[in-house]
Amino acid sequence: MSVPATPLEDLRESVLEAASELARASSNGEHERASASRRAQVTLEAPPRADFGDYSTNAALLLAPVLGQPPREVAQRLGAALQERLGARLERFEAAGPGFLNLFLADSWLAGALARALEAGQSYGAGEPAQPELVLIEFVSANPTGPMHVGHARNAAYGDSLARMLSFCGHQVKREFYVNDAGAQVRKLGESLRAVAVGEPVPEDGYHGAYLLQLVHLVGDAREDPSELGRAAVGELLAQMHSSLGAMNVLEFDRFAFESELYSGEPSAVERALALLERQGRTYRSEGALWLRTTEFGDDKDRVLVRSSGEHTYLASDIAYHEDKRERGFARQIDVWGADHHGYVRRLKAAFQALGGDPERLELLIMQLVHLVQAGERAQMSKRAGEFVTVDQLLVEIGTDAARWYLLSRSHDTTIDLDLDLARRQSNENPVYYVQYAHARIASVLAKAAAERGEDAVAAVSPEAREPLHPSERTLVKLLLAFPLEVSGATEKRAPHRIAAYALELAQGFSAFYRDCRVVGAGSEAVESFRLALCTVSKLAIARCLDLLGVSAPERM
RNA sequence: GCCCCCGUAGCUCAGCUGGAUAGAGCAUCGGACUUCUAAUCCGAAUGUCGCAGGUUCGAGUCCUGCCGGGGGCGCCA
Repeated sequence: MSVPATPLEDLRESVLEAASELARASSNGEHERASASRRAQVTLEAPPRADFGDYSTNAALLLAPVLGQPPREVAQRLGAALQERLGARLERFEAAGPGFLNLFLADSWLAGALARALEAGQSYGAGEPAQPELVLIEFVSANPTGPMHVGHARNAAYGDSLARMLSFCGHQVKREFYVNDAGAQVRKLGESLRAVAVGEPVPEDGYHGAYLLQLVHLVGDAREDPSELGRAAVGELLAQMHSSLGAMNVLEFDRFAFESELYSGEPSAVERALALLERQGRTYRSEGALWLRTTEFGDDKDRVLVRSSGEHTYLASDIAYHEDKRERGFARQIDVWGADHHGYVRRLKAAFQALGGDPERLELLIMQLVHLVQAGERAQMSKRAGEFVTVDQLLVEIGTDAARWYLLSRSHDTTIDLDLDLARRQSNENPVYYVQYAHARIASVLAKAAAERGEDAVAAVSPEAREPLHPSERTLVKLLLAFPLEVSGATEKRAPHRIAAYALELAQGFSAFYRDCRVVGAGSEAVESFRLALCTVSKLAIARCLDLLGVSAPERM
């Protein structure tokens, strides 16, 4: 059992102890078995209304059937047991609703909790998971056959944020960008480029975007060999992507993993993976092709690994790549894919399992698409057709911070409609600026305090218990106490958008506090100290949220 | 035909493992700058949670069916 690291975890622990005390008192032993899962279900959360107290717990609702007593009565007794443990730190409690236990905490408890958050400093909210994992997150992986469009931007922002979150939560995270440079598409790209260069019509199944012209110019049109031309173009496109990703504030990838490398060496990674599958009897030959029995692992049909032409399929490469990651010791693999790849989830999972992988350790996260809306009409972005908004365009239009916020403030499994005109018009109203503004405002207050009493004095301040706290102070303290759980919860759910939602809430909480409570020159030393501490922790938490989202946290605006 | 995602306020979307009177931003309307940043704040208005059943103390949340939108189902990548 890990040591409770935050005030809220402490409080929840007290509730659990009080609950087991009650359970033990009436237990004949059989309750203990169920207690572990029951404990996990016990919540301690901010109730929907202020008059329901600071926190409320469902513990009594869960305990009632065990004790065979009415929930409200159990809540009452649980409250009494808790009161005994917490003493004056718990001002009062109430049994309410169907059997919730509402807790009204004393200001002294809040002050103590704030002090602990302040003490944690930069590591406030950082995780120390029971089992830190070596995680590989693969994202973007845009085909190097054209510039990155807004769909890739969404993938990039999401993957990057998730990596930051996992890392902050204590995992060891590596980032990779998988480059499909081995297939026929590179040749196709080369053929398209050659056609453009010599003024011939581009092949039907080739690439048609206007970017081809620029690309021809960059990689030269002298080369006759389409494959060579294609490879040169891939290099150039990757360089462009690298720069776009940097502009999106995506942290450096640890590695660009090239599909072609999976085919180099004797034996190659692909050959080794296929041999392993064959040895295990997972494959068979039919109609001149080599098939994988993915149906044995829940797929609707078996899949081809090697075509009758002798060429390997994309799946074969992918299997080798994921096996390679496993061999490199990654306990968890996360892939961020576009919605157009969801049909591959089952087959890759099946293949992963066939090779002895634990499917639980392979997370294939599907991003829903970004639709382009023009004049009220939806248009799907297509690289082949050359219709898309590029990352670079988006950044020019609304800027990195607004773009990242826009893409990350929605759940990854909802489709985003992007209306550039609207986005441009709304970028000034983007809530990201509200959050950044709160941060800048705090910086300004702290700077003022530092000017008056010195930076060291501001840094050394500690929130002493005082009464009464202003309601806005109480609200803000509680928001800040929720921070560690918000971060770990969002990370576990792979949901950066929750960080965005929380950051906005926090900024609102701070703004209300700022409105109601004078900080510098608050009157008494105790009050000013407390409020400075509140500012420091607020600034830190907001900055952390923004950082996790890959958004800047300006000191002034 | 099968599979996946979505359907919540005028618009864009949150709503966690089922919990109390369903929320936020934007837009709209009315107010507030002598004060640590007005990129701010205060107030008002806004709902058949797509529809119909079911599960239970309790359903926006879970199950079934239907309707609507999007995506995917290849020896393409």
